[in-house]
Amino acid sequence: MTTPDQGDARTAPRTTKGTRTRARILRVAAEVFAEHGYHDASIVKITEAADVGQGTFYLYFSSKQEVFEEVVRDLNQQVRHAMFEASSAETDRIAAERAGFRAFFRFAAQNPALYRIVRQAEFVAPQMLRWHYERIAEGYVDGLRTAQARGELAPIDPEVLAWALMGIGEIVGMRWALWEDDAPGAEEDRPDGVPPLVFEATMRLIERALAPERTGARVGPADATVPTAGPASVPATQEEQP
Amino acid sequence: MTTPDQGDARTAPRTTKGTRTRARILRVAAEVFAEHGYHDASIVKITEAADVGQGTFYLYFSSKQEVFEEVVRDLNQQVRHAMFEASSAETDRIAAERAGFRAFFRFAAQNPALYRIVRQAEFVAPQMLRWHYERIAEGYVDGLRTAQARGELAPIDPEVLAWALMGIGEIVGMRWALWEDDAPGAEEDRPDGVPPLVFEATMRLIERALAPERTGARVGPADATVPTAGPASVPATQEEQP
Amino acid sequence: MTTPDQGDARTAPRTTKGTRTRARILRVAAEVFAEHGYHDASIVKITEAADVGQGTFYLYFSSKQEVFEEVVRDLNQQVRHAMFEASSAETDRIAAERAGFRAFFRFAAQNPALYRIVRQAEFVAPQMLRWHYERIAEGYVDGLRTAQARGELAPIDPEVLAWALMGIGEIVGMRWALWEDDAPGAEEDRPDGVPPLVFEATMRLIERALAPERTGARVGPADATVPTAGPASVPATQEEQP
Amino acid sequence: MTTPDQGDARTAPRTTKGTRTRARILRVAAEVFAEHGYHDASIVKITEAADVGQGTFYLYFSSKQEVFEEVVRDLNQQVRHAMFEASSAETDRIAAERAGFRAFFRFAAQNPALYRIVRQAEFVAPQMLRWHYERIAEGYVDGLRTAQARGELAPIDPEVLAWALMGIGEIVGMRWALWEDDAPGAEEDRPDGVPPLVFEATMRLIERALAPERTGARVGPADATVPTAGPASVPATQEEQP
DNA sequence: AATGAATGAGAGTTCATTCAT
DNA sequence: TATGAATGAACTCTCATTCAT
Repeated sequence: MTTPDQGDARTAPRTTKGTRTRARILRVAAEVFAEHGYHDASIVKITEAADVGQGTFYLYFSSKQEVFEEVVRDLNQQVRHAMFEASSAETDRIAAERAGFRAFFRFAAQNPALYRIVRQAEFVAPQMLRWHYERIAEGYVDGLRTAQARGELAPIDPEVLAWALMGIGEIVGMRWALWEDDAPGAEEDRPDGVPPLVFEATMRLIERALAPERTGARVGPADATVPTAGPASVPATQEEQP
Repeated sequence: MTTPDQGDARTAPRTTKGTRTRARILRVAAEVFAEHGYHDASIVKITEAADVGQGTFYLYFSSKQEVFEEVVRDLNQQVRHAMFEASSAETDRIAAERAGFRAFFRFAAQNPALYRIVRQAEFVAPQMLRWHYERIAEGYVDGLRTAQARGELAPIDPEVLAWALMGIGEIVGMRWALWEDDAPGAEEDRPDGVPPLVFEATMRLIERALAPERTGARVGPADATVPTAGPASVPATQEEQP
Repeated sequence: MTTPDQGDARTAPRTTKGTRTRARILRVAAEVFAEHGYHDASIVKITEAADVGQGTFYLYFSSKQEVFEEVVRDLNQQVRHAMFEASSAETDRIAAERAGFRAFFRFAAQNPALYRIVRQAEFVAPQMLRWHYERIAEGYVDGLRTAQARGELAPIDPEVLAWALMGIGEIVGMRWALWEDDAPGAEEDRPDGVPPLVFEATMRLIERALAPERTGARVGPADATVPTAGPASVPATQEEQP
Repeated sequence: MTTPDQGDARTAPRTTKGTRTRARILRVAAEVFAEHGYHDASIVKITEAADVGQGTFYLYFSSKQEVFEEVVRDLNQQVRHAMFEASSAETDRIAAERAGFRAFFRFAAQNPALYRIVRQAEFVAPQMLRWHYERIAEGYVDGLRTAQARGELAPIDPEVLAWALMGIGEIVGMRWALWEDDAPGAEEDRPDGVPPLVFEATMRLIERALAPERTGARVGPADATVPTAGPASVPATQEEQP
């Protein structure tokens, strides 16, 4: 699945000044959406924070919804980049998982906007919500499939595996990276984004789930492949949107 | 954690007719919130759908926000009830998990409002969002702890375990119970709420993660308990809100 | 041609108070449209003049355009009523024409809004503009046809005749009833809406045009009937909209 | 009445290129006004259609209103030119009328903008509306007066006569030249701008109205001259605006 | 208990116009 | 000569809430 249509986007800025203004509005919009939520993030709030006139907003974005979608695209790109960077440096699967999860938790801890914004897509731009998750899953599935081929991974359908792991990251991150912001242990104490014990427990759980059959046993066709309705199993074209 | 404050709730209805009216508004409100989202679910839409005057709404609820919170409470109660009913009938932990997940997926498939409404709580009533998840986790943690005491479960911190499992259910349910609505296999083909292969793959993953150490070994204090910042570890008082 | 669709009109008021409020808004809207023109007649201006809140406007009209169309319908009904009343009292055709024109000019002199509003329909509600003229023409054609059958009228296609006469009334009225408002001779001096000499000249012109052939002569097929593309030749159902 | 003030017109272009740019904007503006109406014809629409920057517009016109007025002046000049050309070639009055009406209808059929733009002047530039009609009437009155002096015309006040004839042309043209655009008979079938039967009927009506008293009789001062409040009776200075 | 009329602040969006380049 | 970035007042319309009946 590629980036959804961008609709009636205004023409791109033609001068350097224009480019900077557009970028400033986009950045500020993400902050305002994260702080107030989509509906209470008025154009006035955004333009005031960006220190431009209201009309200037419409020079670069055709609507509030459009800027929201671009913000989601942006975040998606960032989080995927962070995870990809981290995990691709590792060689064995388990190490890659640790690195990937750590990267995700850290990103979540440092960008609370991730949760606060993506969640709102449900009603604001439903297709974006789905696109966001499927985009992350895509890249994941590939890695899992490769590891399975090498026998490094339990023979569980990689599609389900990818989504399940994403679910773990999502909720654990919400609970201990997002909500725990106000917690005692400050950021410097959490090199993994979440408290060390939580990180370790999470990883142990994942390692157990992913570990290939220890006793040679467990042969056979494992399980059939899950049929998917969407384009989720398309090979990931990581980083195509720089 | 107990039910959050209910604010300036209107006086309870005194007549049978009033009770019915209130119930009708509540039921309809859930539908309207699920269909349009909180912000686009106007009081007019709700009262028209409930076939009462606008003023009548304020006879029973003090604000739009209040009725939303009550809807969330209601859904939370329902989903916990469904899962509790199903899993408490089982004796061993793994069977209980299967039953619990199945119940959750089925509930999700039949009540899309669960996702569509709870997600919105993020900005509408943030404390409700947290309360909802913690409430579900609570009951879970108890069961896990007991199972661990009996050696039925791997010695992973039950708090983390509970949230991780919740995350799996959440995302897999979203992907295959909620989104797959438009999928080929109709409801009667999915006794588990999600396609059979997905259910089996999910359960296999969970079983592997939860299975106690096979090699007798693995003694000792396992891992320390994760410190929690919230009231999440309070023993569950299931069903206190009838 | 019947009244064009009324679109998404709000539900009619259900109480006496509501009925009065709606009527007040409608009356005031006509004044404001006449004074400022459609585009400069803001909802704020209308509601302030009607002494109601802005929201109240939308209780009874679904948009500015809708209230405009209703105003046009109203004016059309009034002017047709005035002309019909006056001319139907007369027996011979020429007398009826005098009475009809006099009624029209007087109406125009006393309701400058007629011109100022109808003209704007061109871009605001094009179908209303056409409907307005066709509606007036309709009634006219019938009367002419009857008079022709009785030999009271020159055998000119009544459809063309009707529109041509309407054109005369329109422009002469604009020139001497509308624009001459600021003229020396005040209203009491113009029992015909326009200055006496103008009225007489206009009528002499019309009488000459309509008079049947004086010399018995003039035989033959007169002229063929003009083909019309619209429903303009449908018999008038005068006054169906009281 | 001479051309109304032209306000704060920008300095005339000094280069050939500038002259062309200005002309292009003017031409395009007429099209855009005709298509969208004054209020919906934004400067952006005009400048985009003319393929110039927004700022360029203000190099040649000081405001939207100003360009509108110039467009009206232009149209007025064109329509008068067309009518003058046609009728001045004829010698007797009736032939001149036929030629003038034919020219007008043809112009209207080929320049729908005539109606669509002039009508809007009512609120945009009221003095222009009056000026437009008076300008056309002027030339007319002269011709009529001359014809009357020669006994070719019924002794009806020429001022009233001129406006009445203009009204006939206006409405018949609107009905059968403008609206009938979508009609069966295509343009090549209407050498007179309107369907032949309509043209003949209209002309017969006019001939009857204008024909001088057949019985030599008709003595006396005919009718007095209508007093006019405006400058409408000023002799026409045809074509002073090249 | 029930209603619908009334409100007005505030939302998103447009656009004629200015100005630095 | 030509441009496009920038503006902000003003627009239409919505909606949670109040209140008299």
